[in-house]
Amino acid sequence: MTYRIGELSKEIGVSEHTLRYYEKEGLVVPERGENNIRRYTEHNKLWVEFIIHMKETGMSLEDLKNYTQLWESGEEGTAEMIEILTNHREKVKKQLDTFRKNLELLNKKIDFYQNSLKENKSANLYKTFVDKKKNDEKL
Amino acid sequence: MTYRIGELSKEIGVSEHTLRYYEKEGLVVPERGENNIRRYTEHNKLWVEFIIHMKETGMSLEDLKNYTQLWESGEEGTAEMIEILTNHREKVKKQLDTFRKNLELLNKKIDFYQNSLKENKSANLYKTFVDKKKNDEKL
DNA sequence: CCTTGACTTGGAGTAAACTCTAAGTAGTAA
DNA sequence: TTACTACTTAGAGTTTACTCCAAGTCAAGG
Repeated sequence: MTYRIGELSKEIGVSEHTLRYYEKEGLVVPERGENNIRRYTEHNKLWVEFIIHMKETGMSLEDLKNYTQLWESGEEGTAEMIEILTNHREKVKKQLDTFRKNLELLNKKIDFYQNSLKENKSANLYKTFVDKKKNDEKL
Repeated sequence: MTYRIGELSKEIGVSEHTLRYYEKEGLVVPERGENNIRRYTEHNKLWVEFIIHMKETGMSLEDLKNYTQLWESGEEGTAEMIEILTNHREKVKKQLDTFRKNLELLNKKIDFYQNSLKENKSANLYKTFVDKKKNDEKL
């Protein structure tokens, strides 16, 4: 079973424009059927999905282009594929850490501002700009 | 104590170009001293660092510009600041999830290819392109 | 005095990843 | 038949976030 560009686009939530762009870049090149119409196979679909997952964690299309070529080369590219993947894994691990830390920071900031709102309402105090500034900087 | 642009740049690892760009965008506007030279205060420094942290988790400069303006408005902007922060927190949580999932995927892929390399070496088998394709698609 | 180095400006240029346009063809539904 | 929709192409345009350039000012060290 194959997909037309419009079908695949809807199935996976990637615009037709983008799919054509990926084809131009050599990332996912579907076969062509009658009337020169693109026919995406199940494998093509899985490959696009893989690309999306890698992009979600910040892999560049450049790297993905590279990786795709290695994949297409068969056995010989395997070692280099592993290298790309492990390099990326390290990047993902670091980013996970960054995200965790920044989630903490966000929690603190949000707490701080929610409290400063509450205090202002209940005590009807005017919390000056300067105070706010000072407290905010501690976060 | 204040910093010149070059000093701040070195301290926080952001290029002078970028600092000037942030100023142009109204994100961090330092005072000027003698000879019209930028003087970044401790607060300016903290603000740039905050910007960097938010950018690390994908907040756009547009949102940060907005946020900065609200901060400068004093009390009145607080509710909207909280909104920006909580919206972003949700995004960060989702991204954390995405990253975790994709780390799992990477682990599987790497395992798969490392095993296929090992098998080929020890058994001296030719693992065909087609086989590889099939197994890879399962991931 | 001269060079070096840090600073200033406005504005142009760049990279990545789309995103869209124009002009056209081909198949289907009423 | 006519309208509608999906598809085709090459190539231009857009967005974000820088990044750099040219031309100039200014203070300190040798």
